[in-house]
Amino acid sequence: MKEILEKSSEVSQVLKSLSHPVRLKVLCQVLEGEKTVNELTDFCGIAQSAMSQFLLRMKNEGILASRKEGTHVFYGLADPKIKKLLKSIKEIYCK
Amino acid sequence: MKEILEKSSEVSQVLKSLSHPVRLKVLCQVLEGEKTVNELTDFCGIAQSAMSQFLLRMKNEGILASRKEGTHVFYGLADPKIKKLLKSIKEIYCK
DNA sequence: AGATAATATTAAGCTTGACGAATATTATGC
DNA sequence: GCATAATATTCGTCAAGCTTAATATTATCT
Repeated sequence: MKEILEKSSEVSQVLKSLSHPVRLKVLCQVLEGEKTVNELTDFCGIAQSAMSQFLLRMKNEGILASRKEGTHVFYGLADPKIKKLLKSIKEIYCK
Repeated sequence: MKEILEKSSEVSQVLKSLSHPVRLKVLCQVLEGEKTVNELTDFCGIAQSAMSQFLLRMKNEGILASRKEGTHVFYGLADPKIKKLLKSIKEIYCK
């Protein structure tokens, strides 16, 4: 098992992505399966443009992946590690 | 199991604390047992005053606890949830 | 082609927090 | 009491990122 020392930059970068209430909600929603921008926007109760910005950010960071279907765009988890991490978090904080 | 929705603010706050390379290193060091400010400063290679600020912040957030012994101050993990979380993170990212 | 729905982009104001430097506090030993 | 070591505090500067508003793009439908 490598030490976190070597990975601290990478890992802290990931954690930074999860460290916003809206982004965390989005990820937990998407954990159940792909969601459209609209669904996520309604769910989180923020402006559409703000959501779009959050989604773009997480996509650029390799956390989310998107798939276009007509005028809809579906977002889903891009990295199995994130899925594991989210499950651990829920396990620890939501029981 | 409660939904993350209700806890997203609290949890994202915690994740924010872990989302800096130095803070993450500190927490992983402290995971092995209490450490003095000096030890943590040397280990992370940053200025002492900067370390002091990081430690204060994490203490205020309830993540770290401190114990004074002479001129030394020992810092340790204050919350078992953080310990679980850190172990999960290491498990996922450091194998 | 025009209207509408879904999504993305851009820009401005504002707050937070990182960083570095300097200084202050506290305790110990001589 | 003085010097020194360990830790904390304060201050100024700067960059990152949140928020909001306005506008642009893209696709669908009639």
